[in-house]
Amino acid sequence: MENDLIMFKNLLLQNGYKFTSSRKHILKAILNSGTHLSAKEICEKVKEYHLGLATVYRALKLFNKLGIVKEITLSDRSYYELKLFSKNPLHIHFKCFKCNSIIDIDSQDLNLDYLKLSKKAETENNVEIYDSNIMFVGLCSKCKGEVKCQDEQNLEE
Amino acid sequence: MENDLIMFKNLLLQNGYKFTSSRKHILKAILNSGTHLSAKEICEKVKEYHLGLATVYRALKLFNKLGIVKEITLSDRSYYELKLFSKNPLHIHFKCFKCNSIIDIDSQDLNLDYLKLSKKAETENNVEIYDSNIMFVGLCSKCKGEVKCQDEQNLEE
DNA sequence: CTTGATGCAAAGGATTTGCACAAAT
DNA sequence: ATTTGTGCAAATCCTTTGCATCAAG
Repeated sequence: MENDLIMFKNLLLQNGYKFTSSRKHILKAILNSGTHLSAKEICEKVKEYHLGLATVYRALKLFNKLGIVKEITLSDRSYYELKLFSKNPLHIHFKCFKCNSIIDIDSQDLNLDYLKLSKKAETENNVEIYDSNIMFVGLCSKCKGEVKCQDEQNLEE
Repeated sequence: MENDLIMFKNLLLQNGYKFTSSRKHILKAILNSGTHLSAKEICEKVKEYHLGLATVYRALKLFNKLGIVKEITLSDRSYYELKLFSKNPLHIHFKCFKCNSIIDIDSQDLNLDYLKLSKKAETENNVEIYDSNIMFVGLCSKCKGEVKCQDEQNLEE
C-alpha cells in the first residue's frame, strides 16, 4: 500500500473511523486522478468494486470533514479533489464558459498573491479564514480564437 | 419608474425580450435588497404578485445572461445579486461555517489586490476572464469567540 | 462481538421543462 | 397577430437518509 494511503488510514483510525475497502478505493481514485472529480465520476472510476453512489457521497463527506479532500461547488454540481498532502493544496480554478472545462491555475506567483489577499482579508475583517475558493470564469486559450467548440449548447442559447 | 429600472427595461427590449411586470417585480426586489438572495427568497419578496418559482428562475437565468445579476453558488444553493450598475460590481464573499451567514468583504484595498490577481491570471494563462468569484470560508468575528451560535447544526455534526 | 459502514430504494430539495393560456410588442 | 412569457405540475438531477445487513476493529 502506498505511503499516502497509510497516512490516510491512520488519519481515519485516529478519528474513530474504519478504513474500509470502499474508502480505500475511493481514496485511490482521487489520488490517482490528480484532478477534481464529481461524485458520479468517482463512482465510475471504482465501478469494478460495485460501490453505491451513497457510499461515495458518504465517504466524500467524511474525507471533506477530515480535510483530506476539498469540495468545490459549481453551479449545481460538486467536485472533489485532494487537499491533504497534495502538491498544490491551494490553487485557483478557471472555468471556460464555452467548453465548460475547468482548469487549475497554478503559478507560484499567483498563489502567493492569493495567500496575501487571504491574510489581508483576515486581519482587515477580524475573521478567521479556514478555507478559500477562487474561481475565474471566461474563455480558455483554446476557445478564445475558435468559433466552433466541443460544447455548442452554451453558444446557441 | 426609477432610472435603473428604465435602463434594465431598455436592456431587455434591445435584446428582444419583453419587459413584463413579473420581470419588473423581480428586478425591483433585487434592487431594493442590496444583497444576495436565493430564488426562493426572491419569490417570497414578490409573493404579493403571485409569481411562480419557475418564473423567478427563468427571469434570473435571463438576467444572469444579460449580465444584470451575478449568480454565486454555495454548497448547493445559488444566490443572485445585482451586478450591473451596482456600486460594488466586484467583491469578495465570506461565509461563516458556524452561523452560515454570508458577508461581503468590501475594501478598496482588497478589491484592488483582487483585480490585480485577476489581471495577472489572465495574462499568465492566456485566457480571457469575464467574471470571477472569491469565497472565503471560516469563522466570522461574532462566532470567533462564542461557544454557542444561532445555528448549532454545524457544530454538533 | 460491537459499532460503524454499506447497499438499496425512497425521500428531499433545488432547478428545469412541457404545455396550454395570457400578455407584451 | 405574433411571439414571448407565465403558471402549474411533473420531471430531473444531485444529494441525503432509513433500514436491514455486513464487515472492521
